[in-house]
Amino acid sequence: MREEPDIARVASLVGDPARANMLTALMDGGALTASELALEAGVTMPTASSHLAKLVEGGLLTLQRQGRHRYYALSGHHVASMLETISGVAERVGPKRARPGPRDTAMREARICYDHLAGDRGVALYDSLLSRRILALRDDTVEIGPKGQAFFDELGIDLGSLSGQRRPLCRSCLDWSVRRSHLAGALGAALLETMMERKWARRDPQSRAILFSPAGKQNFERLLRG
Amino acid sequence: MREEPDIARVASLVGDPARANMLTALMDGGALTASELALEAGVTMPTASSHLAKLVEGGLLTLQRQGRHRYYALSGHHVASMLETISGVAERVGPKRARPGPRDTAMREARICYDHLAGDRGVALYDSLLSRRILALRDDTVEIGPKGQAFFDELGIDLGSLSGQRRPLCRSCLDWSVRRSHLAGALGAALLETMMERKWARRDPQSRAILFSPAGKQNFERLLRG
DNA sequence: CGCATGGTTCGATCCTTATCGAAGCATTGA
DNA sequence: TCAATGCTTCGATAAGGATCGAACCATGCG
Repeated sequence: MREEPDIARVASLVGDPARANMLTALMDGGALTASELALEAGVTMPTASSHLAKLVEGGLLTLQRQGRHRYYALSGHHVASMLETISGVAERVGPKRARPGPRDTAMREARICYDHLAGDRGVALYDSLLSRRILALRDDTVEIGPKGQAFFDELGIDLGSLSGQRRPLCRSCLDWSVRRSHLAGALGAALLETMMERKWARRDPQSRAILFSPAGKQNFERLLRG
Repeated sequence: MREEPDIARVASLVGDPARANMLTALMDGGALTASELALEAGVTMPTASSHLAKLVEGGLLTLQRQGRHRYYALSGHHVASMLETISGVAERVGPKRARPGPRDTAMREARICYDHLAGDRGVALYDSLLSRRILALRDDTVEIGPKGQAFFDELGIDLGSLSGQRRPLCRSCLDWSVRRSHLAGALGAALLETMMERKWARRDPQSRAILFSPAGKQNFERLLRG
């Protein structure tokens, strides 16, 4: 009948509250065990197990056995991207919250998306790198621009080893607030990692927010200006 | 409890096959009546009516009464974008189709997304405009670049009147094949309109595909090269 | 081996929701 | 005013699927 991709199948997988909670919990790109996810979703283990089986069967999650633990993770960037986009719509059409809580604000400012920086800072970084020709849009993808090699050398990020990986070096990822993008891919991950190593920022253990220290903010701003 | 947007609510709206069919039918940005959508979804009118009420209530569709007809349309670009992204995931994780039919190929090459050009040609156009500095990424959004005014003047597109509209002039929209973007917004719509007016291409009445004529293809390629 | 822990499978229950026929409301046209 | 069209509401039915307790498998540890 229809030749088009079966979007209802995917959407209905995300459409159950328990599963949506699980997926959201995995948005930071990490892997969690079945019991952790059960807790996260607020259901008992049999229920969680059933949901997880469906998510794996549906291709949204991958499963890795380790001893008697089973670790579940998002099956890729595309899933994280999709969840972000759905979040964006839910934000707009959802009930306007009276006032966004402090954690909400922090998430908007900077958060981890799979394995790279998202939120206002992520977008600002991406735009800055593009406008300074450190990155460049070419053909289909984001690429290293003319000023890129020098920039990343100075940061101590080795482009050679990164581009050897199987995953794409650069990718853009749509943000919550739909019309902005931020940098994903191996390079996006490496940038975030560098910032964390230098203690510019740390993760909020309670959420996906990335909390910048005052000094970290200054360093980050300097990075943006070049 | 959770501060995050309620993605399950939105996803479950899309997760019903009948509703998904309706939404897909509206992906071309047009408006359809309740009975047309019922037909499209393959359900009777009472069922369709119930679904449509939910979609409006959920903020995914808007309703416009005209006489004894009720026209439903996507409530905005963000909804179209979301559907494209979900399609992208469904494509990847879905059952590998034996061989894509001819219409499927046409859709991939060029199709209408809400009101602008998507697919390979849409992506190619977007990239070309960016690399030739006709468009530029700056701060948060896509903007007119240094070479833009002249380019659009020559095409007979009046940027002044377009930017007067309430909707953003430029936007990027994530494509099916997730890592590419194409141009949306008022300008994206105007570009597609221009090409249709000049008979470079026409819509396939059976699908969302855009069919280029041989001459249209050449003109389009010339447009890309500058 | 025996026991604890992590996880799945099974079966029963229950709730949600998609569905449609029939009746009702609204708008148009005669 | 009456009839026709477009759509919604109501009520009943049915089906899907989310949930959990109990029993069952597997791995690791003493």
